Amino acid sequence: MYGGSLSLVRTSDATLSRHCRECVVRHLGACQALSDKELARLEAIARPRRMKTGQVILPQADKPAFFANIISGVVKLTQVLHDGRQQIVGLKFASDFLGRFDGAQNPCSAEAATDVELCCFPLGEFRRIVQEHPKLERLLLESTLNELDDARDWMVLLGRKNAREKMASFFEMIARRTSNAGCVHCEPATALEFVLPLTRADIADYLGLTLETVSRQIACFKAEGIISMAPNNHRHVIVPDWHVLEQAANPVQ
Amino acid sequence: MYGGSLSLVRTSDATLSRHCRECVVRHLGACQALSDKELARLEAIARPRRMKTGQVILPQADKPAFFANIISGVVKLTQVLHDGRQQIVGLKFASDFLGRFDGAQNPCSAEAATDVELCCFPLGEFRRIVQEHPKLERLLLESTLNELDDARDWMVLLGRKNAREKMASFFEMIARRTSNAGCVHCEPATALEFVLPLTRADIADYLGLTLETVSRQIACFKAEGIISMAPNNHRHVIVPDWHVLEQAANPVQ
DNA sequence: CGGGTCATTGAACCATATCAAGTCCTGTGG
DNA sequence: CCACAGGACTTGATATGGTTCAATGACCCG
Repeated sequence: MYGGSLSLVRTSDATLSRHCRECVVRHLGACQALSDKELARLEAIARPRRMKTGQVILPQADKPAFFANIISGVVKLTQVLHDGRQQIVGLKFASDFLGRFDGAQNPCSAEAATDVELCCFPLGEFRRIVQEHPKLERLLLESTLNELDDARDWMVLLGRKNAREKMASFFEMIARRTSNAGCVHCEPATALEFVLPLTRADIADYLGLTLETVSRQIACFKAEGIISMAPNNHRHVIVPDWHVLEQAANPVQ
Repeated sequence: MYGGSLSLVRTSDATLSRHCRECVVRHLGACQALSDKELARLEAIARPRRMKTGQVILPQADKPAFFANIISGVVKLTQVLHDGRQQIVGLKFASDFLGRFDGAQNPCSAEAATDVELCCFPLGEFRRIVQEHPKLERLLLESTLNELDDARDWMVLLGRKNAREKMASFFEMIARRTSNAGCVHCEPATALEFVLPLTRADIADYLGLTLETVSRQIACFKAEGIISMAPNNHRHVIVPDWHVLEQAANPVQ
């Protein structure tokens, strides 16, 4: 079992910590503070669950049935307007928490963006354990504060960045969350590669753009040499120079 | 003292509960669960503080010196890009909490949008009290979860709504937070009025628009009769029919 | 009265949306 | 192995909502 996280499903190292444990669970750093006894309590109620790409994990406006920890895969949190316009308001990766443990109804729908492995805790029992373990509650609070910071950073992107900056920022974020980029414990690689976990349409819904604009920006980055893509694969991105990408995401002046 | 909130500064009823106590402190409903003893602990360390419009309360990237409760006025949370583009990522009203109590550095700058009265708690002492009182920690967690929901709703607005819908949604939000609109305990008024707490430039920074576009949308709403404004006052808005405004904010189809 | 801030209004421009083909990849069934 | 269908993606042409630049107006305060 992976000691520091709440992920109680046995997984291969390849899934959770291919490059750097610290990076994958960075949002749960404090998690390592949980005692063996506390982890055992959680382990007792944990139930593994697999979802296929596109499946709805938690529907909007429903009272959630469980609280979960993501073992592998990517989950998108989406909200829709009456006329069908859609916005992705958050992405959840391996080691992230999923769901509202306070029993309130889900403010947005959670959908599997890729195939997903979950570790689910029945809500009633989870809440009881939280009440008995202030350390766990503190952990949830810290994680919620981090989510809030991320949400606000994304508001700046949605409100004030142009298509080029949005696209570059998205690449940066995906690289940071799914490869070892930005990890203080790893070599500061200037080149790196990663796999996009979303379709062009999903990327557009996350960035407040249309899928055509996303496609054009990617074409533009390829033409400039900021990225290249593996042949016959629209998902595999190679970034030869990380600093150039950062420049595109946050231009000076 | 107002029993249910953490606002320990003596204020007139006119400030905190002119129309409906439930509305003004709705985000702190659970606050009323705090015992007299707990409130007394907080009261002992509370320090009142006044800020003028435009003053920076908590600078971005600083370790905050205090945690606060807003007694009156409106505070804007802002983030800036390198080239000066600005985005307001949150507005805080009377009874809202202000600052990060966990000692992390402020992710954004907090600035007085109007004259503001605060009730400040020195951070070290506040954290000690929080650790001793799980009920208070639970309260902070609930409040953070609500902030996160609000932030995500705003992401939908920034990413997917057009200027007209943004403007109407903004009016709705201000009405809800500063008048009795939407309060279940009050008469469901169809007409209502409120005062805008922000300049046109601030509204633009909150909606991801330019101030010219904001001005034009307001002119448009006036022409359509969706709103009218008091003479010689760019801040005082009158909404003759609430439902028409709602329609503009969330059009069907 | 004059200077400053805040707001309105107009005209031109442009970044992105929209509409419309067309291509590439994948899986399926003959 | 090929034909075909469907989904994901790309590319082009055109339209437009919102920005940008610029001028003007209204109010406040010393």
